[in-house]
Amino acid sequence: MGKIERKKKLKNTTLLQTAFELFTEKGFAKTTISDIVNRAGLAKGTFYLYFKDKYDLRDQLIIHKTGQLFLRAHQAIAGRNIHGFENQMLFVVDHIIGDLEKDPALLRFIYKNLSWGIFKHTFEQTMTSESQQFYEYYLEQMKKDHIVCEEPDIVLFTIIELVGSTCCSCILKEGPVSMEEYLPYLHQVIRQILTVFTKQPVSGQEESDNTF
Amino acid sequence: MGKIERKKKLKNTTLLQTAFELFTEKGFAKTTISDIVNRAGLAKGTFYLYFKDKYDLRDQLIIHKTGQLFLRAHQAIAGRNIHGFENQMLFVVDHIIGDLEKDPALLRFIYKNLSWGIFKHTFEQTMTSESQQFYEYYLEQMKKDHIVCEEPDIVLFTIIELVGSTCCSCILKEGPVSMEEYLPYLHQVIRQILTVFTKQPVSGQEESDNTF
Amino acid sequence: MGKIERKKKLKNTTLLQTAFELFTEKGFAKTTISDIVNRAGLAKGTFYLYFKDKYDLRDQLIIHKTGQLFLRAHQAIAGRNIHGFENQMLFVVDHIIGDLEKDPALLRFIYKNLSWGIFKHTFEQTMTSESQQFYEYYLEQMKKDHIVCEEPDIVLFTIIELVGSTCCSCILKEGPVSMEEYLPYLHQVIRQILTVFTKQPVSGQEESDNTF
Amino acid sequence: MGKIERKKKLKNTTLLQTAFELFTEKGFAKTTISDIVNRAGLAKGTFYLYFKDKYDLRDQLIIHKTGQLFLRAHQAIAGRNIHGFENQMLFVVDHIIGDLEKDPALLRFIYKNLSWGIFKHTFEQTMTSESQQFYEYYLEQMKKDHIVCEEPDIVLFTIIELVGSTCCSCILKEGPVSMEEYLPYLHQVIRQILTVFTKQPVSGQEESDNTF
DNA sequence: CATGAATGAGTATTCATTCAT
DNA sequence: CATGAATGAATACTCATTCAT
Repeated sequence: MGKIERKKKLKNTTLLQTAFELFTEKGFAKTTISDIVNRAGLAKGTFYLYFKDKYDLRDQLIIHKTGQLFLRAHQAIAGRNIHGFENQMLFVVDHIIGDLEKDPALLRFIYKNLSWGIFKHTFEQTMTSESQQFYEYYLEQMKKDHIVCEEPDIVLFTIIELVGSTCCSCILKEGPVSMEEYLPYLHQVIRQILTVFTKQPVSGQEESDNTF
Repeated sequence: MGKIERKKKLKNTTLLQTAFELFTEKGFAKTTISDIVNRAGLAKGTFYLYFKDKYDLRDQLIIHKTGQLFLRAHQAIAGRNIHGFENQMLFVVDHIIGDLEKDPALLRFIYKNLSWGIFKHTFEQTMTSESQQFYEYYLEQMKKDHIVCEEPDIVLFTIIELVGSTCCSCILKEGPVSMEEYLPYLHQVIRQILTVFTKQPVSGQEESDNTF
Repeated sequence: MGKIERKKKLKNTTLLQTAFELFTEKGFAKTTISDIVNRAGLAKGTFYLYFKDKYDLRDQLIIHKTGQLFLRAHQAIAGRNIHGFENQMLFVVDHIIGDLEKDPALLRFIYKNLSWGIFKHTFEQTMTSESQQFYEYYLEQMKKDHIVCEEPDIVLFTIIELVGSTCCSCILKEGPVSMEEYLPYLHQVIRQILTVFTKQPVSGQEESDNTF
Repeated sequence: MGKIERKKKLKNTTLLQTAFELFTEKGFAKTTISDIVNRAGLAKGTFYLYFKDKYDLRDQLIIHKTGQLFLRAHQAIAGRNIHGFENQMLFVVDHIIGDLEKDPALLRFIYKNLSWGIFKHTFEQTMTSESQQFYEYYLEQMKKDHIVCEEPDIVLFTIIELVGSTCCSCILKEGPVSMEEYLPYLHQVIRQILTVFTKQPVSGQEESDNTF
C-alpha cells in the first residue's frame, strides 16, 4: 500500500511543479487546468482529486515557493562566515532579492505575498516546514547575538513587507528607481529598523560568541 | 458643442463610478462589462467608446482612487495646524490608513498598488492631477522646513510601499498583528526613515515648534 | 426596427422547432445545447438570449405542443358534423390519441403533462392561445347543448389526466393492454364521467339546437 | 456461507435505501453514484456489483416503492371491517393518496409510474411480491363479493392511472384543484368505473349495505 | 455617437465507469 | 468480493468584443 501512497505523492508534486512552470510562463490567469494536466500527462479529473481548484493550487504554490526562497537564503548563509545578526539579515535579504531578480516570473507569481508563508504558522498548526525553518533560524540568531527584541514578529514582518513590496515595484513595474539603485537605501532602512527595535548587548564579547 | 463634450465626460465618469462600485462589491474578476453598462444604464458598445477593456478601466480607476486617497489626506491637513514635516507625513499616513480601514473594499481594490499613481508622473506626462498635487505638496513642505533630502522620491517611495504593503497584511489578511497594534511601530519606522534620509536644518528654532 | 423584431421572432421559432426535432429524435436528456444551436445554425450564446436553459425551453415547448394537440383536434371537429357534446368530446379524445399514436416520440416528450397547458391559464394571465382556444370551445359547446355542469374544470381535468396517463402506458410502455384494446373502455369511462357530472337538458329539443 | 449471502443482501438493501433517501432529498438527476456510496459507506466499485447503473437502481426502487404503497394499504384494510368490494377499493385509494400527500418527495420520485409495479407481472415472471400480493387480493375480493368482471386488469389499470395521474397534478403541480377538493369527484368517478365494468350479484343483501 | 443582438471561443467541473490491487 | 484512484468524455454556460442599424 506504500506504493499507492508514493504514486499519489508523485502526482501531487508533478501537478504542483507543472502548474508552476505554466504560471510563470503564461501567467496564472492564462493557464488553464487543461494546460496543466496535459503537460503533467494526467487526466483532467485527476487534478480535482488533488486540488479544490486552480486557486487552491496557486495558494499552496505561493506558500511553497516563498518558503523555498527563504530556505535557499538560509542554506546559502550556512556556508558563509557571516558575523552579526544584522549582516545575516542583510545577506538573507540580498539573497532573496538576487533570486527574484534572476527570476522575475517567480516574483510576478508571488507578487506581494512574500510574507504570507512566514506568518501562516502564527495561527495554523500546519506550518510549511520551509518558511518555518527560516523563522526559527531568525529567532535563534537573535538569541545567539544576545539581541533583545520585544516584538521579533513585527520586525521581521516590517522587513519582509518592505522587501517584497519594493522588489515588485523596482523589478516588475516602472518603480521610481531600479533595484540596483534602490538597494543601498533598502539596506540602510533595514539596518535602521533592526537598530531601533532591538537592543544590542552592551559589551563587545558577543562578537566572539557569534563565530561559528 | 460643449454640450456633447459634457455628455461624454458624464458618461465616462458614470462608467468609472459604476465600475468602482461593482469592483468593490463583487471584486474585479467577478464584475463583467455587462454588469457595468447595465447599472450605468448604457449600451454595451458604449463601453468600448471610452475604455480599451476592463483592465484599462481598472488601471485608470486605481490611479484615480489612490490619488484621491492622497488628496483627501492633503485636504485634511490643510485645516489643521500641524508643524514640522515629520508630523505632517505621519498625519498623512494616518489619514490614509484611516480611510483604508473604513473601506477595506477600497483597499482590496487598490491592493498593493498604493505607490502607483504617485510615481506614474516620473515617466509619463499624463500626471493624474490628484496624486501629483500631493507629490508637489510633499516637496514643498520639505523646502518650507529647510529639509535637505537628496532623494526625496526614494524616501517617499519607501514610506508608501511600506504603508501600502503592511496595510494589506494587517487589514485584509490575517497579518501577524492588527493595524491598531502595528501602528506605533509603523510610525517609528517612518520617523527613522525620515531621520536617516533627510538633514534637518542646524538651527533649533523650529525644533522647539515641533515639540508637542 | 420591425425588421429586428422579426428576426428575433424567427430565431426564437427556429430554436424551438429545432429543439423539438432533437428532443423527439434523441430524447431530452441526450440533446445538448450544442446540438440545438448547431442544427439551428446559430451561435451558442444566442441560445441563452432566448431561453434561460434547456429546461426553460422544454417547458415552453411542452405547453406549445400540448396546445397544438388540442388545436388540431379542435380544427378537425370544425369540418365534421358531430352532434352532441359527448360525441364531440369523444371525437377530440380520439383525435388526440390518434395524433399521439402516430407520433410516439411526441407522446414521450409530452409524457404525462397533457393537462399542463390547459390549466396554466387558471392561474396565469399568459394563456397559451392554442390550449386556451380549446378550453373556451369546450365551455361553449356545453352551453350550446344546454348542459349544466357545476365543475367543468374538474370534468375536463379528469378526462385529460385519464387520457394522457393511459396513452403513456398503452402506447409507450408495456401497459396491460394495447391502445386499440383499451379504447372502447376508455370511451365508456369518459361517457360515464360526462354523464355523472353534467345534467343533460330534460326535453329532446336540444338535438335540433345542436345542429349546425 | 449463508453469512456471505446475508452480507450481500444487506449491501443491496443499504444501497437501495440510501439511494432512495438521496433521490427524495435531492432528486434523481442531482444524485450521483458517489453520493450514494459515500452515504452508504461503501466503495464506488461496489455499486456496480449490485446494479447495472443508476437507472437500473431507480427502476427497481420505483417498483419496490409503489409495491409498498399498495402493501401498506392492503395491510391497513386487514385491520378494518370494511364491507363490499367498492368500499374496499375506495379505502385503498384513499390510503395510497394519504401516503402520497404525507410524502410528496415519494410522489415526485414515483411520478406517474404508479401502475408500473402492478402490471409488470403480466409479462414478466419476476413479480415483485408486494404489488403481486395486492393484485391477488384485488381478484380475491371480487370473487368474495361474487362480482363478475370481464376485464379486471383494465378496471384496475384505469383506476390506478387516474389516481396516479391526478395525484401528481393536484399535489405536486398547481393542478386546477387541490387534492382535498378533488377527492369527492375522484371517488365518484371510481365508483362509476366499478359500477360500469362489473356485474354485482343479483341478490340484494350486500347491495343495501353498499348503498350510501 | 449610441445601441444591443449576435457571436463563439474558451473553461471549469462533473461523474459514470473501469481495473489494478 | 471489495476497493477507490484514475480516467476523460461530455457539457453547460460566460462574456469580451464586434458591427449592422
